[in-house]
Amino acid sequence: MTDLIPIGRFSRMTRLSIKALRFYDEQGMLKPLRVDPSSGYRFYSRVQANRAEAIRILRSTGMPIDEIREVLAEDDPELTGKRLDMHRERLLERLAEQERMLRFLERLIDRGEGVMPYHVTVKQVEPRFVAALRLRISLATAGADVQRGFGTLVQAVTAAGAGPTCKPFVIHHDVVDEQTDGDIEICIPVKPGTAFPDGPVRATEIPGGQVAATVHRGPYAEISPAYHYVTGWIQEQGHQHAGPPREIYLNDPQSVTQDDLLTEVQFPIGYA
Amino acid sequence: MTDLIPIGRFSRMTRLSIKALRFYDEQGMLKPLRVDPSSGYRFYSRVQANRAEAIRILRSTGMPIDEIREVLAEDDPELTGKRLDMHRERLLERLAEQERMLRFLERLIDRGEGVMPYHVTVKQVEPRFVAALRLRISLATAGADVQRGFGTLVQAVTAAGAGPTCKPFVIHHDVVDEQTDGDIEICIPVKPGTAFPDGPVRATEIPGGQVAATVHRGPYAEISPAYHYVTGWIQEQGHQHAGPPREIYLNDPQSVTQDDLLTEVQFPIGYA
DNA sequence: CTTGGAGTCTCCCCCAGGAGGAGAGTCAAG
DNA sequence: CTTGACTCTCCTCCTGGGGGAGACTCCAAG
Repeated sequence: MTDLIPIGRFSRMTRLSIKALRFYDEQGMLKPLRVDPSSGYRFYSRVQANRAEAIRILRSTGMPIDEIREVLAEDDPELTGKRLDMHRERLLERLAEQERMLRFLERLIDRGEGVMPYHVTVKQVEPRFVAALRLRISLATAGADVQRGFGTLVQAVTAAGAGPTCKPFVIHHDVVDEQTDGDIEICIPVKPGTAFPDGPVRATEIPGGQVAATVHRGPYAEISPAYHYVTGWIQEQGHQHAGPPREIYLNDPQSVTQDDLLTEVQFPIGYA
Repeated sequence: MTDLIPIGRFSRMTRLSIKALRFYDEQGMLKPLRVDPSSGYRFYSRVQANRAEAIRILRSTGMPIDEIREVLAEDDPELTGKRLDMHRERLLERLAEQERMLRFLERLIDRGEGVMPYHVTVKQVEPRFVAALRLRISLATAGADVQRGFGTLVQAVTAAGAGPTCKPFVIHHDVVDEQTDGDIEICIPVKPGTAFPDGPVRATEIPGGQVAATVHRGPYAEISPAYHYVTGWIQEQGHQHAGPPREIYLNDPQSVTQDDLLTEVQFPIGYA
């Protein structure tokens, strides 16, 4: 009854490949009960099948070898539970991420216009009198920074009773492509002549003119293709850049889902 | 305005690493617009940023390089859509698979008894008079085979008006671990003395005796740990096997979800 | 006792999809 | 001219094994 199972049978029992079993032996996470010193044959015990099964399950969820070893080495079931929970969180995150990408793919498919479905138009925009707030942001914290900026602005505008007269927008004074800090200006159109004496908010007029524009639909994080598309288009058409690009927020992140966010990207291409 | 972007800037624009860009060049899926013949410097065009972005998105969903190349080479947007759809299907499948494993992990966590939460008890079982159907199955088709077998049996039992008197079960005459074909016997307990003159179904008595038993909760596909656990336990306790193991189906796959399926695994360990 | 077939051993190379670094060449500004 | 930032090619390394070569080893049948 000395239960010594050679690797092939153990492989069939546990549905782990022989290669994998040898690998796990080498990695020290599933050592055979006995290794014949002369022949080198590995012999497993039935009791080890459970551990092997656990390894198989954990591997199938993508947990790295090192981590599995640690999880299985853990004596305290509570800690084990914690580790598994953490892994579960990670899995759920990855799942959500993939879901988002899936939806992006779906949008691409729906439009049926190939892989980068943008359409550039040239139009004339009016000058706008705005309440503006200029700040430096890094790409990493851009979202939060802009949101805070808009908070400050909205407060100032509301206090002045100048109510937004049009969609808010942002001017990118630095190249957006860089991952270094960038200089941006957040703007909310207000009644001409409004003044903001104290605080960082100032009133100014943004010139109008001709712009090349396109609309991006979807999460803000995925907007860069729109930029590339427009700049590429300008190049191809032989137009000249005539000022920093602007981003107009056509709907409210509070009231629509990320997937339905509409953002217009405008590049000035010469003033009338 | 000859728009030649060196690799570093292009890398920042597209959020693809320089290494990745060189790799994609080598793989022929994103060739720079121009390569300086003397210095070997790669120069990209703004227009290529879109393609790069598409590659980034597709890669982030785990699509292999070769496939991305094919998708992007496709002229027909309909075919592109089909390909993306197929990929979407695959993603969803993997997602579902991971979900299942997650639920399995959750069950393990819930019980809080470490990684393989089985509990073995020794008990006495009664002899049973059954309608039995013996067949050979391969592991791959086991589920469907057993289901069909139960269909046949239920029909015969109902026709004989012998009504099931107890939970149905299956006896595994061959080692279940093997991936080769196995000999199993499907049993439905019936009133003693019932006869099934024609057809493959025969009446027989299954002896009772002492068994080591445990209950597996969850999808049938994940039952093997239960087997390993019991056989390991028998070994450790120094008991002797005394007949082929049985699997008793404690609830109905039709009426509960996979996750709540209860299956008792019994190993005879010596007759009283 | 031999023989044959199945099982197992170690060793080596291979995969994707890059990351990291060495050592050398290049480019633009001061 | 120098300096620092870029870029080049070429090399090794990573994960989690898969495939195969060539050599033992084990078990059962003749």
